[in-house]
Amino acid sequence: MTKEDLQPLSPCETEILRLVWQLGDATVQQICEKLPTQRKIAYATVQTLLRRLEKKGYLKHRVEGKAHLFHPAVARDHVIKRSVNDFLERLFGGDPIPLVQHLAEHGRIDAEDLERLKKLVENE
Amino acid sequence: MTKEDLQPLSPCETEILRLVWQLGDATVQQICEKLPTQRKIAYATVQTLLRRLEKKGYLKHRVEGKAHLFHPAVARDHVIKRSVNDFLERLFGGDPIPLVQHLAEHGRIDAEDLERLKKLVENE
DNA sequence: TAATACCTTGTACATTTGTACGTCTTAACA
DNA sequence: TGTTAAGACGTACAAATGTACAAGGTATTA
Repeated sequence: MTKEDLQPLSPCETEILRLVWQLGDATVQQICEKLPTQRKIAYATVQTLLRRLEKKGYLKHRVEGKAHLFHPAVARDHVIKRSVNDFLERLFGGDPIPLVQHLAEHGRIDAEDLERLKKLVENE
Repeated sequence: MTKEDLQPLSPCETEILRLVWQLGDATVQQICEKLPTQRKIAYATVQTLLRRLEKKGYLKHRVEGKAHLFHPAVARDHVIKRSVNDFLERLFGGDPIPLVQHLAEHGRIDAEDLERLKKLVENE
């Protein structure tokens, strides 16, 4: 069972997984609270999503009191890599430049950000 | 029926739509040929996807000889914007910087690319 | 004009996805 | 120790998704 066997992530699952990364260790409660205000989904729904994430191998949990504490079971970076590659492939045929260009043209990142990132790449 | 009414795009649909953008005007045949070699799906499947894209409002078609010629019905940039935003939201909570950083760290874009993009942003 | 090859149309179908309700369980409190 | 409240678990279910076959139409060729 290598990492390559990981089943695909659905958009909603991705969203929840991100919150677990953010919290490090999370109860269903905490995830619910972390959800963006516009994006309210029922407790039971979050629970289902967490269960599915665990079944797919992205999470594990341990019992703490009467609640479950979920935590990542695969490296965040690995998951991000796969998701980004997949996204890039489908929308841009795999070329990342147009994506970054889009972000730049739409003011999502500015010259300063790019400069900072450039420095970051150069020092490696 | 404004642009905002556009139904969501599934990953597979996105992939096909990208090829239509690339071809400008495409028959089912042409799309099939354009598909990456690893990604072979049946003619009929591509056809279904194109039909769904048209139903969702992303494409229109006209008849040319006995084949259908599909072409975009909404601005590519508009679709990209929505897709990128959605992706960014789910995987990075909306912040584009970590995405670009990831691309840089994994060698998908280099210092030169960033420099070029920076110049591009500055001249606006 | 009859056969052929290429296309569309209708339809299908197993899975996955998004969403959530009851019910059972158990820790904690009165 | 009986009651309550918080949480898990099983289950459900409509809609979307990925995939594609079979039948029917038509331009082109022989």
